[in-house]
Amino acid sequence: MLLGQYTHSIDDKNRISLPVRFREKMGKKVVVTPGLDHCLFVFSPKEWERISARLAEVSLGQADNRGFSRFMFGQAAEADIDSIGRILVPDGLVEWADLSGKVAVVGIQNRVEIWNEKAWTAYKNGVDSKAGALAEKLGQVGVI
Amino acid sequence: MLLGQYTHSIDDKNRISLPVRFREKMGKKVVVTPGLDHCLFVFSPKEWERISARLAEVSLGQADNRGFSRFMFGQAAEADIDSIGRILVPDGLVEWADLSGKVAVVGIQNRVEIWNEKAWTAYKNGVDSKAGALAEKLGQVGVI
DNA sequence: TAACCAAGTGGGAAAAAGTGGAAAACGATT
DNA sequence: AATCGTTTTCCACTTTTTCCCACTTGGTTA
Repeated sequence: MLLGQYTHSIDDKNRISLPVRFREKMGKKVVVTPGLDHCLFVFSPKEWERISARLAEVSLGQADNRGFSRFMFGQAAEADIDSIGRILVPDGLVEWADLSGKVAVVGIQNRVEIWNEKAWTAYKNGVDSKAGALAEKLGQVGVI
Repeated sequence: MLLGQYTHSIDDKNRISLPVRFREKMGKKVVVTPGLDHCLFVFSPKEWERISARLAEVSLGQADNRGFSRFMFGQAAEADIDSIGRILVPDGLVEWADLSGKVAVVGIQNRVEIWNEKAWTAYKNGVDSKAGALAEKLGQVGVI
């Protein structure tokens, strides 16, 4: 289970260091793809296998699903984790997610997300401002 | 079952000591998440397992579910309890819950809550003034 | 009332993690 | 075949985090 948010920096070689907590669960290499809401998804090879299999399934039918999986597969990149825990993100994805300077590296269950830091802050504030929604969800899942 | 309220302090390294009574029931590590009304939830590993399993059921497809997962998992943190019973709270959560100086540490059933002390006092007073309505509610559900 | 004990608070030193830069390897182009 | 440019690996510095120890406070008991 991946959790927590970290602020790291992307350098001018497009390197981002993964938090140590995440490295342990990721293994030696990862798959980076465009994600939802203009962040990047980072999967362990094992998770990627699972996800891509499911995407392949649904994409056969509907045209919009097909579009989405082309989008994901097309831009997906394998990235080695270097000896001190950094990954190299392809130019295209860096631009797409508008990464530069500070980035947010966020663990969410089975995936890591990489955000432009300001976009991540804005996104969280957006969720937070929907006051009742959080309570309702927590109620639904039996936390409270 | 966790109960009682304690006033502790958060130091400038974001450390809060858990009351001894709570430590025994928590084990060696805990999970801290954003809670309701801008307090923090603290769960034992066992409780967290139960809760995260339920949280994981919500789908990635819908935008509001996605927001919810990101909010909860993205800001959650595993925290070890140090040799003298303190936990370290991540910056993001400290800010979100507006913690500094005195904080209220409150046991509520299956979880511990951490509040800005003033917010906790205000919250209690608010509930207190609605005591009549509360009694009625409790009556409805057959508690009293 | 004093002394002791348990619990909480604070600070300092050592270790780990993150960042940036330099050097080496590889490939392409002329 | 050599040089230039790009990519990758490695190293060193800085900052942050973690761990440990000592002090303070409050409460209980003799």
